[in-house]
Amino acid sequence: MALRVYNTFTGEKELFVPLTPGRVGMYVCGVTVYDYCHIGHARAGVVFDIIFRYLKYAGFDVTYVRNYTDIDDKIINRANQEGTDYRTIADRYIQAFDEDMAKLGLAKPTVEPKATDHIGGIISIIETLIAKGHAYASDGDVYYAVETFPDYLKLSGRNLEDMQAGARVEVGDKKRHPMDFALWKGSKPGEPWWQSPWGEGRPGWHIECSAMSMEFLGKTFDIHGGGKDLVFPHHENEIAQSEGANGCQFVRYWLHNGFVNINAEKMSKSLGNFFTIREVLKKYDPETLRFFILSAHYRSPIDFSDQNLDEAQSGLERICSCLAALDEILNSHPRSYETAVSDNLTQIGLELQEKVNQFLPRFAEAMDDDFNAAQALGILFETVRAANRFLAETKAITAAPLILIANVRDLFVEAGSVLGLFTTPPALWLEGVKAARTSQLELTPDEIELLISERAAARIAKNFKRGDEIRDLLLAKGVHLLDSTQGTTWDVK
RNA sequence: GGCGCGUUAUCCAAGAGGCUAGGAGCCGGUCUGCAAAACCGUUAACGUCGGUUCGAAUCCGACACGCGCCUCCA
Repeated sequence: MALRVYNTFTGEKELFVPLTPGRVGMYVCGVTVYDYCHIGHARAGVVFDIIFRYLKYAGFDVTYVRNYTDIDDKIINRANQEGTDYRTIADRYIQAFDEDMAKLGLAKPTVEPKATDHIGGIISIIETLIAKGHAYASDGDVYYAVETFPDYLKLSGRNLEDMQAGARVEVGDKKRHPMDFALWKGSKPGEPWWQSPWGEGRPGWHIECSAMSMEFLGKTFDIHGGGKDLVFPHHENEIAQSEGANGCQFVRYWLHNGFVNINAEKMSKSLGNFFTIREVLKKYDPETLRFFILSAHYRSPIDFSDQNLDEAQSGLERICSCLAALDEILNSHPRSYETAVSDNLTQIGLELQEKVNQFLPRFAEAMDDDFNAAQALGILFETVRAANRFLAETKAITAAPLILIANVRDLFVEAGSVLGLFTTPPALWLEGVKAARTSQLELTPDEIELLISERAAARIAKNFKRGDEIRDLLLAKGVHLLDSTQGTTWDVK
């Protein structure tokens, strides 16, 4: 059992060996806080959340740093549009980010630094880069001279000539080379600024991540993550800055998550085809969104659609229904301390026992293989099926079945703690989902109950025609009646 | 133009030389006054053409189609 991760830098899955045995330093690019987060941010958040959780589960002492970039052109533009200052905008969207990520059940990183709290560190790196000849001041700005860093573009596997062949590079007259990028930008009147050796200004994009990662994780650390779109230019530039300044390897393993697509096309602000997390959560439960994200491998593109979200919801309901059934039994039977003997189990019981025995090894095997959560979910479903079969045939709950059921339940708690699922009791979660659907109906629960009573009376009188009429009427309004020996309940579809 | 990725059954989606992935659906069954729901069972696949191999979804090559990055992006 050994963790293997896909490293963008080498393009291969590699055995994960941390710099310091037992400890992991991980830095993930957070957000530039100028607007509400979309589901692409949700995916990146959830993906690195389970990576963080699994590393801890695997026994590592993890220092997880996820930053807020709270000074940037886009923030300033937004502030100008609204006639307010950059701080107001940044603080508003930091809070919104925190709320959204909390709803999605993300564990808090060890540190969540802000760029503006690290201006000193930023200036210090820039000074080092200038001293080493990697950067130059130019009319109030400071630029990184990409030609002085031979390894430039080694992460994205390109070269400077090809990049320029694209001919879309802006040639600033302050730059020596068109691909040079800003480390420090002199401030225009009315813009926020900090004092620096090059005059009043603010950091460029990229340098804040070099500064904050070094501050909390050192010059070399284990994992750096982010969305695929950050490979170039952001991460490429971070490497140039950090390795140029420190003269040593920056990051050992580069991890990048795939995009969220809409109709097989990348969702992005510039295309305008994006959904904010807030919009999506009005329609879908946050755990459903998380489950959907986990249903595909983190590096693959994932297609966001109502159909796919509905399927995720169905799948999650299937698991939660099973867990709720297990809970019901466990709640009504005190846990026995008798030792269960497997002889007491039927064939189906033994099969479930086998699933239970295999569960954690298979789960770890899936997650060890580059955090394959989709495969891990498959194991959960197999266990659900075995458990349902067992519940269907088990009439008398004696010690052996009870212990087996308790074992199954415990495994879902354990796997759930890594995947960030099942944090609310399943029965409650199912109720919540039903309540959310009910609120979309034109009928109130009382009206539904009234019709159900009328139907019950009709059915007792063997007036099935009237009974079926009521059933059809409710169905037309989206209410499914569920008859059982205990009476009639209902659900919303 | 440069670089990279993908194509798995009706749909979503793992797998990466020989071992039932999984989910949704279809169909069959249990249950039911009949249904529905739930549960159980079952079905089916590896883009095309070559090559390597005893054996290829899996490795290699070509082709087709789709997508991404090369400008702010998770």
